[in-house]
Amino acid sequence: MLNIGDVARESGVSVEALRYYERQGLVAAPDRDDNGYRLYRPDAVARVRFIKRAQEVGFTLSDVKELLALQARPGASCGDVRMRAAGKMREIEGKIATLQRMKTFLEAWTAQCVDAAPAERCPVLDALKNDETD
Amino acid sequence: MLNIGDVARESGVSVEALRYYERQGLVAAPDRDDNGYRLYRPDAVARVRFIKRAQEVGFTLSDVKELLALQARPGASCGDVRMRAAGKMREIEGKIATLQRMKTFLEAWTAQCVDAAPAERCPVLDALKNDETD
DNA sequence: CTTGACCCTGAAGCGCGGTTCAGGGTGTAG
DNA sequence: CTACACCCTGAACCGCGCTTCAGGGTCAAG
Repeated sequence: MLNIGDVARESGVSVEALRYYERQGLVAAPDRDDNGYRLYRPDAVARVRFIKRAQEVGFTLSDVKELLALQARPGASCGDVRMRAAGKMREIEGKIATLQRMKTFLEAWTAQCVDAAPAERCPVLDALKNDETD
Repeated sequence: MLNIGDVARESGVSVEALRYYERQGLVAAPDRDDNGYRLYRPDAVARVRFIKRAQEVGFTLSDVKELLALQARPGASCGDVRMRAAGKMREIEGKIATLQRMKTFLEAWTAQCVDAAPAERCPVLDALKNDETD
């Protein structure tokens, strides 16, 4: 059995984050030792790593909660999971597109920049004063 | 001279946002009418549009404050502005790269999905249980 | 028997860019 | 004279994912 600090170390998150996950219902509240310390079964580490990896590919904690619920629900199908993943992909693609648009504008503007020119005649500032970005 | 609502309408932001910009020092506090109403000169609209467009290409309000300071400072050069823009571009590129990595993982995982399979044998969940994403 | 690392709780704070709320005054059309 | 749209202020609130703080108890080593 593991103390919260052990789980934190092995899963690479902070002790505070673990208590936070418990409050949010992402990790089941473990049994307590006589002194009140949380006592985790070793598989808790796997659960926390699941959460961490899901976050790394863009799922919010509330998304993760749904995924964990699917995982636990008998009768849930792979398609249910794929739908969530596909939705997240579309979300990510939207963000990439937005960022790409920003980058394109900045590229176009800075390309016209002559470093030594005074700021009063800066193409970037001019663009911000006059252009439509949408 | 314009009331705050006029400026809001013409620049496409909310009245509350305008008051917020004033508090943050992005827009100079305008004179007041006898009744205490803010009275803006027409060029205030251009300033707010500048802020809005800068935000649209990824600058935070604190970035915008710096850009506006450069614009006002005699002796500031175009290179100063370009440096900020280039830094923002790198920031954006970093975000795109992160999102792209997320997307790549999700794509690979969902590609192996067979919709009808039970969630217990879902490649996406399996990946979250076992893969390293970094 | 003290030191230091660990554990507990509840509440508050952070960044960001506003929005919302409570509680007022003002201006004008009908 | 009464709606109703507009304006004012200061303070609190939102989401998100934690972190920090205040104020304690526990446990192992030396």
